[in-house]
Amino acid sequence: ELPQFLYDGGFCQDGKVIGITQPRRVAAVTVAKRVAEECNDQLGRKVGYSIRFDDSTSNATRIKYMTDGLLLREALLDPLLSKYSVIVVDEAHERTVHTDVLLGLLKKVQHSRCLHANKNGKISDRPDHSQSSTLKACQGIKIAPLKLIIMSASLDAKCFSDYFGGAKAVHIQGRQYPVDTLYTYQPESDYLDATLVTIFQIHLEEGPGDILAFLTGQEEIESLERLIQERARQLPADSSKIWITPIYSSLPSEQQMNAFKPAPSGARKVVLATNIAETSVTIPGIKYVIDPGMVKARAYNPVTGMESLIIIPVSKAQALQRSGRAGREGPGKCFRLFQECEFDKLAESTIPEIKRCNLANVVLQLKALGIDDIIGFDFMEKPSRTSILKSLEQLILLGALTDDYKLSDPVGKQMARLPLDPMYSKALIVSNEFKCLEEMLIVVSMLSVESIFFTPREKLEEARAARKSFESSEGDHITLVNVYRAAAECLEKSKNANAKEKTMEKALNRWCFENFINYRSLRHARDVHSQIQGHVQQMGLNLSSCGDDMVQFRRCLTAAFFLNAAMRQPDGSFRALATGQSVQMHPSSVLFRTKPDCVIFNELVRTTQNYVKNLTRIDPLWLAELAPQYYATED
DNA sequence: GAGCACTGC
Repeated sequence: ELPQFLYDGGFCQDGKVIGITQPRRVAAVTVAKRVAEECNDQLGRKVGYSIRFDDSTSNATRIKYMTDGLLLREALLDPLLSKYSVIVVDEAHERTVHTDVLLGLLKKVQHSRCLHANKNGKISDRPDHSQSSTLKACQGIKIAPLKLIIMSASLDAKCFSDYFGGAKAVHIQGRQYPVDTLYTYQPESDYLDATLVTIFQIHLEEGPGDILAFLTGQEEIESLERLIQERARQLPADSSKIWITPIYSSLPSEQQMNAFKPAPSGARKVVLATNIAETSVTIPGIKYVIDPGMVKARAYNPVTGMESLIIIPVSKAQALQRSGRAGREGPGKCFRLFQECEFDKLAESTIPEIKRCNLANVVLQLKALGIDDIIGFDFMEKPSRTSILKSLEQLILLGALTDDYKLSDPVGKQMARLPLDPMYSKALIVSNEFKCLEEMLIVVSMLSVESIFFTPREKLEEARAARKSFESSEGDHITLVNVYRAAAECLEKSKNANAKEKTMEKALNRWCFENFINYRSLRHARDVHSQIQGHVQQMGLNLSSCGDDMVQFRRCLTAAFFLNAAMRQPDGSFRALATGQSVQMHPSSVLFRTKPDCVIFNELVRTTQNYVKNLTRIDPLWLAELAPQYYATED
């Protein structure tokens, strides 16, 4: 591995560290483990990893694997990243928000460290910046230059090279077997049906080897699974069986594991996967890939500030990544369910995420790093001016920025330190004043994770009954607090019975199963909770509780989320007050089928129509009282 | 009466 060569090349002299970033947690952990093994050293000594909630590094660590998001957080405490001599950014072609912000920051840091080294002539390895936490404040500090290595699987190494002032590009041949790519002669109007037909064609006409089909989401996977099963019954009795294994991120991990098992003897494995199989996981046994050429992608409208998920054609780079999955273990075949001329029309690569998401968090972090001119910041690909302005405006409304776009003190500084959506960070600060920080901490933890409730279609009624015991007539926020506290009580009980940690987790897992709660999500929420609790305590905030005073808590929610208020209209729909959009209550809300005059919400999603989720009913008069700066002029 | 790809601090 490259980092070992760098280590042997003397890049860790004077206690300096080689940092390697990855977009995903699993990659950081698995590569670190492998390299530690190759070095014949225990993980956490010379070689270690650091990811959120899990740090295996020590003072002795010289080769440090981490997620790119974590390195960004480190930069808030050490803006010159002074402990690193080299930083390797791996999988840069994926262009996640974190990668893009990191590249911009690294370019700036490299420039600063270069200046310092030249200006001072002599290089020191112990810069003192304890007083400061911004790039600007580090002027005049003596520090060695920073070396950067960007690793990318894309063909456009040139854009990375250009961005870093014509840096040298080295091509390394990957280990990959040849993949024969086939196209359709006619355009396919129904890609789901075309996938179905292709699966059976391969099964009946091609040699042994498993099939991987890329679909856009859970629903498509589930319906195709049913269609395959139906048609498989019509197969001749002497043909081999088909074994279907779905895989997508929200599928419980025990079921995900099926995709990694070999098919039963005499059967062919057909893996129906979302994008998870494109990069995140590698499934063994695959010889045939079916690519309908579609993907579900996040989209963002900077004018309304609304995020949505839409199904769009893949990019060329994505199609190549998918076909490559057929050549991991031997020569393979890829069936693209569109015409070759259509491939030529595809975009070269996927639009970087930074151009299609809300930038509030990115802007806040850059501000905290002392980068004041966001519009002028040297992004590799600049988000639209509208999008940046929208985020700046949002941060001013939240009080994180002053009217002249400076990070406010203490609110903005505190918000930047919290690894949360800025609106949730603000909610915590507000709740301190309302003396209900304890409740709000639970709410933002629960809202920060994937869906807490688990409702399988075949046990809908049972799941509904289970949720009843947690429901609050005030709304979803208090319902979430009830769930969190009930889970904590379950853990407390087994703790009192002197159970070991492992037994306690088992008890919680069982409790979740019985109550139709997603264990993985709850576990995650508890991790977030304990991390944020540490942060707010460090800030000197008190873990106050409002006890049974739910009016107080609802008033606090109003003060925190006043930007997300909606009024009921005569026709039963709601009007989002900040944007004027017409929205509906999402049927998953505990308030669905009730008629609150006014609600605050935490999520606005667009699917078949505009839905608001995670609602609590409030008194409309509270808006003018608690957010006069925003609502005083209205009515 | 809906349904959400994938990451990450």
